Amino acid sequence: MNAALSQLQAEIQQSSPFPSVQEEAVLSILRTADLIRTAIANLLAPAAITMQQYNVLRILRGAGSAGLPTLAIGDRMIESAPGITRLLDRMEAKGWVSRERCKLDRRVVYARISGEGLRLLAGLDEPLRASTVLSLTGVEESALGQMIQLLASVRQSIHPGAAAPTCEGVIGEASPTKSNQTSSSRRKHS
Amino acid sequence: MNAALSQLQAEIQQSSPFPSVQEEAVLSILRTADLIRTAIANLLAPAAITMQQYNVLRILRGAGSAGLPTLAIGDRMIESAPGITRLLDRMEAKGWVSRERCKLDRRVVYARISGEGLRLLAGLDEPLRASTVLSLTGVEESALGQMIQLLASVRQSIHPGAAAPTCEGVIGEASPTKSNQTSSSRRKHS
DNA sequence: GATCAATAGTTGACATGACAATGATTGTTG
DNA sequence: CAACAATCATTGTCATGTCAACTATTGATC
Repeated sequence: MNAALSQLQAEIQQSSPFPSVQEEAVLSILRTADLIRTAIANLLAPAAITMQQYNVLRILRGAGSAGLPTLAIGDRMIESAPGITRLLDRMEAKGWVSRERCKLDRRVVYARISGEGLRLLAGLDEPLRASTVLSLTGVEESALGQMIQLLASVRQSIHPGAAAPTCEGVIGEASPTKSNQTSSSRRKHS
Repeated sequence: MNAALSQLQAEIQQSSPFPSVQEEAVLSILRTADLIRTAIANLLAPAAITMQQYNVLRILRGAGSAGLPTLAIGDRMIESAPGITRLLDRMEAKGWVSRERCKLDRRVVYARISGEGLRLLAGLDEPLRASTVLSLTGVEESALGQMIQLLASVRQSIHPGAAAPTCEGVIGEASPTKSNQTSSSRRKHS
């Protein structure tokens, strides 16, 4: 086994110039996503807001004045609950959101976007939409439509049966980390 | 695939419709990349290795027995130098790599993959290649080729003039971090 | 040959993300 | 109603990424 192993090692040290089309496609997606993420992060940086925080703000704006429980935000972002708590901590410290414990169920904490948060979003929406990241001049719309379909089929191929969670135009969502299951099935609340 | 597409559209339109095909395309890319990242992370998890560490190992394997200076690894991963140092710290602690100071230029530290690191990689290559993530059954190869080209044009549109570095089959590469050139001045070597 | 700038790498401080465990509250069941 | 389980949110701890500052070494300049 040692002989075979070292042979394998020697072989490996030279190999890996051109993998499969599949691998190249995966690399392309990852590389492009990174580029997009970086570009958006750069756009948001002047406002001292991260992509995750921006997403939370957009979700809360969508939720309206009623606000949203912490875990409900987590569901929409597919992000773990602890992350949301700390995200909200920092955003509350910056005055973008406010939190209030629910009176009916004192376990629940509602988060609401503040006027300042709304102003921040309002000032960011346009620059984002106008940037090269979201305008994508140079790529025809028909091509983009094609790509959207292709990416959908890629997702389907990777993880069949996983419906895309609702995200109201959220820019970058987190990953479910481990075997992603939709935990949004049991949401009753009153 | 039409099902997935219309589902995505339907879900999003109910809360807030996509303002543009461009934005939908960007979201699709981000969502797909996240799915891929999660899937790969799950594949690597049993080996207790992260994607970044896996990338470093592959880069070092490609570098051969000569090894590679720390910053050279950072260049290939487009990752900041401090991150590489600490990444190598943990990987050295696990016995996957070894480091040695260069005798000619004592500022330089060469990192080399160890036999254990090579064995780890060898055991990981096949599961990765066999997984749904990199096999992408269900998507025709011609479609993948199309998508690769489309993604390339998207990258071009976002960040013109930045030719993607080759990266020897690295699975997930980091982003150029902050503002496309903030720290690139340090990154000038030949 | 001493001084100074550039380079390679490291460390410190901080933000973030993940998993596990815990606290507080509510609902359920005997 | 008392004990228990479930739920929501939080905190603890660790891994990681980033920026800024630092050390050690090299090369260049006078």
